[in-house]
Amino acid sequence: MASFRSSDSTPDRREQIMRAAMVCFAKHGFHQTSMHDISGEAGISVGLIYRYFENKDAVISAMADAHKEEIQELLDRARQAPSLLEALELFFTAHCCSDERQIECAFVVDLFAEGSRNPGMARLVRDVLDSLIDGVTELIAQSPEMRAVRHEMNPRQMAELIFAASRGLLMRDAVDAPGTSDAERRERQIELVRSLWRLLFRKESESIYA
Amino acid sequence: MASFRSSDSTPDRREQIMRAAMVCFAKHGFHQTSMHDISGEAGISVGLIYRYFENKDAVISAMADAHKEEIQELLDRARQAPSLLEALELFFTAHCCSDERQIECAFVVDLFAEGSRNPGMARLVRDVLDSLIDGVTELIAQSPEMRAVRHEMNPRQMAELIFAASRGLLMRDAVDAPGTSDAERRERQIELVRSLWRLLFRKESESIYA
Amino acid sequence: MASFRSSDSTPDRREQIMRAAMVCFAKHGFHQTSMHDISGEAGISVGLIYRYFENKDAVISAMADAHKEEIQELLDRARQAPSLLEALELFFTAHCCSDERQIECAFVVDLFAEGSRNPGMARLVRDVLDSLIDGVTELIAQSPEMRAVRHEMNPRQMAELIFAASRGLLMRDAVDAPGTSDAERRERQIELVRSLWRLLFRKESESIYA
Amino acid sequence: MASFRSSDSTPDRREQIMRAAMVCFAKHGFHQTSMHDISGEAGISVGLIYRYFENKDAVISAMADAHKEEIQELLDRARQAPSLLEALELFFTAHCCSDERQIECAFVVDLFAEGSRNPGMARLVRDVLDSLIDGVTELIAQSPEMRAVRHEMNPRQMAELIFAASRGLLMRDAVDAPGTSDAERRERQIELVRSLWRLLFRKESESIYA
DNA sequence: AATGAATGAGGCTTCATTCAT
DNA sequence: CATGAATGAAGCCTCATTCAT
Repeated sequence: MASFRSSDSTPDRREQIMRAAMVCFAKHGFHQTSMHDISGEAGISVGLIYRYFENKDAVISAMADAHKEEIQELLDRARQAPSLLEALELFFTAHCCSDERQIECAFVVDLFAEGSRNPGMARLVRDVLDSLIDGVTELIAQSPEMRAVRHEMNPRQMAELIFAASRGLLMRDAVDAPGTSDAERRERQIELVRSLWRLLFRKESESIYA
Repeated sequence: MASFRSSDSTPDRREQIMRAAMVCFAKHGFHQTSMHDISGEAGISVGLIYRYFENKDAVISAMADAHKEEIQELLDRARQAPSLLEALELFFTAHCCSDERQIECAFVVDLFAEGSRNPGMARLVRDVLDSLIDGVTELIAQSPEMRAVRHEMNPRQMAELIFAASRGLLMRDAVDAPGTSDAERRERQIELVRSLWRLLFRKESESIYA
Repeated sequence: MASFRSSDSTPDRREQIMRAAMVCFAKHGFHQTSMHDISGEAGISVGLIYRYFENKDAVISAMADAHKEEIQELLDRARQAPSLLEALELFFTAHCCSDERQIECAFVVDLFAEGSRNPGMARLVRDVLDSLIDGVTELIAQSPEMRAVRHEMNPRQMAELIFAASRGLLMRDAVDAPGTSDAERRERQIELVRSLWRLLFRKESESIYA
Repeated sequence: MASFRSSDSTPDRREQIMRAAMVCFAKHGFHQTSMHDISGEAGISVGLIYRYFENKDAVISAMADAHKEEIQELLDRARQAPSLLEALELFFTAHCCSDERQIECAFVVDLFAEGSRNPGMARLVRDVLDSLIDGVTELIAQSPEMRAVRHEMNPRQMAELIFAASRGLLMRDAVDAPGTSDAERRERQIELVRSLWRLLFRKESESIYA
């Protein structure tokens, strides 16, 4: 993850700082990370951070924004997936590509934790959530699988369910035993999305004889 | 939420402090809550907290333990529910009884966030998770509904899915727009569990003609 | 050491507290010892200490007074010693009788340290010092050995020298390596006092042929 | 006293802080001195101390180390003294050069008091003591005066005696009456060392007719 | 007489932020 | 642009002392 391509000026420094901040935040949480930690990780001086970010909160916000952009890109990629199942797998395994799945999860959980007190952060997180849901709802609505669905859930409900499960798994991964490998975690995610997909989209005939 | 019945000595003060801590932690998070905040909320002096808890971490641990006990009780109650669906609804709406659903959710998300860095907390959270999954797996395995299931998910997988969805919804609730009422949130939970239940347990014949 | 016989009323409690305080003070120093430490060591409640002592400083003062009394008794015993050398050995080994020589030394060094800031304590320590010097000066002046002395030191100077050396050795003992036994320390003291005695009091003829 | 020349970087601040700490420690003792006291005395903020010292103990340790270095330099100077007596006088009056003899003494007594509980400090103090004794033992062994000595004390025993007396006098100075001037104290020291020197090194013939 | 719960000031330390260089 | 020394408020925790029981 962590692209941080700021589309405008002074791209390098901001990116460098945010990359360092991500490492720190993910490892220790927002409030356990000091500006000095970030500057140390980035290999620059503390003061320099303040030339690119107004204060610590601004760094956090910028990271949240970056997270939002990433999710948007993920959505774009999902729209181009050849099948609904593959699109869903993309969502469920998106965070597994990072070096450390658990660290990534910790960051996202922290984002929600922060959102639960900070209204601005809450709005941002909700925005991400909503656009994801909207996107997947549409994906489902337009998918050929949808036509064969026999149960009474509508595309939005199905999207909600899918993402609820995804987030729930992410939470679990955040506190996973240290021994578990990222590969195992990825496997678990895949297994879950497939089960869910079968439940939601498989034609009855298949179900009956499976 | 927050029963905190210490079964032994000095029950009042500990309980009082933990109740205050819960309010503070839920509102501001573990690391944004000062001991002074807690003492103020409890209406006592700072020093007094240290007669009942070794330090701030001990307060957090005690709250996590209390959370664990609550969950155990929830599991016990679920075991006595007349039907599987009712048992599941219990889990999905358990946290809605508290004064403030969102505050409760924030606390749980914080628990996971803390668990993602603190190994001791992680173990505790995993314990809770595991006993929940085990309990519900058994509930499902023994339910009459299970016999009629046509899909290939086993009881454990189904339990995992159910709780993943539950946790995921909890995360969402944590960052919910301020306007949303607890009743609405509760409604959403119920709706989700019913959908899930139908997907997982409804007899094929029902499904086909529903 | 540590007699603490308060000559008046309520002797038991005061004595009990002072004995406990001595243990704590000697082990951790005045200012590193809390009232709770003392009460714990004495097996009583904190509040009870305040019934017998106005505050912590009063405990320290009482202990210093007790120390003064002990020294007075030591002086009395020394006056009855059969020879000057034996009297001196008494002073040099007085503190070796306690369970832990090092702990005793630490207490005395603390007394001086406290005296270096607290005028009241300083006065008390000086009183002890002065009465010791006076006593030993007289002992020397009246001793048969004095008559044979060839060097030009007067009894007071000799007493000063003797006690300076004694205190100096006590300081050293306070920071002695943990392995050193009290017996070894005692041996060292005896050796020193004998050397000093020979230097100061031996007849020239002895000295020449020794 | 108090040279504190850190041979490497950031010399000023460390020195400034240590000088302030020396004033505070000497006046109130290690444990009665707060970091705020030190910062106030140094005219800087509390936080700044932590840029130069890890914590309060580190300040104390640094001062102890500085003390050790000073003593080493004293030893070096003593080695270049033209006569043994002059070398000894150097040791006995070394601490009288400081602004306030009593303050210096209080600091040293505190060093011993601290050493009596803190093993690390004890080791350091013993190191200083040992190198002093070793140095002076050698000084004595090589001195012309030694050849004429008639009594049976060996150079090491003589060195031990000399330093015991020196330390003992230092203790006394620590609790000296406020009125006593540093000059008087210095006189007392000189008088003692000369007496001791005569006792230990004067040729018998001199002694007899002196 | 005795307890120990309760207080709150004060000590150590951290850290976001500023600013002279 | 960049540094990092400097500040000081604030957090955690301890402890002498009091007081209701």
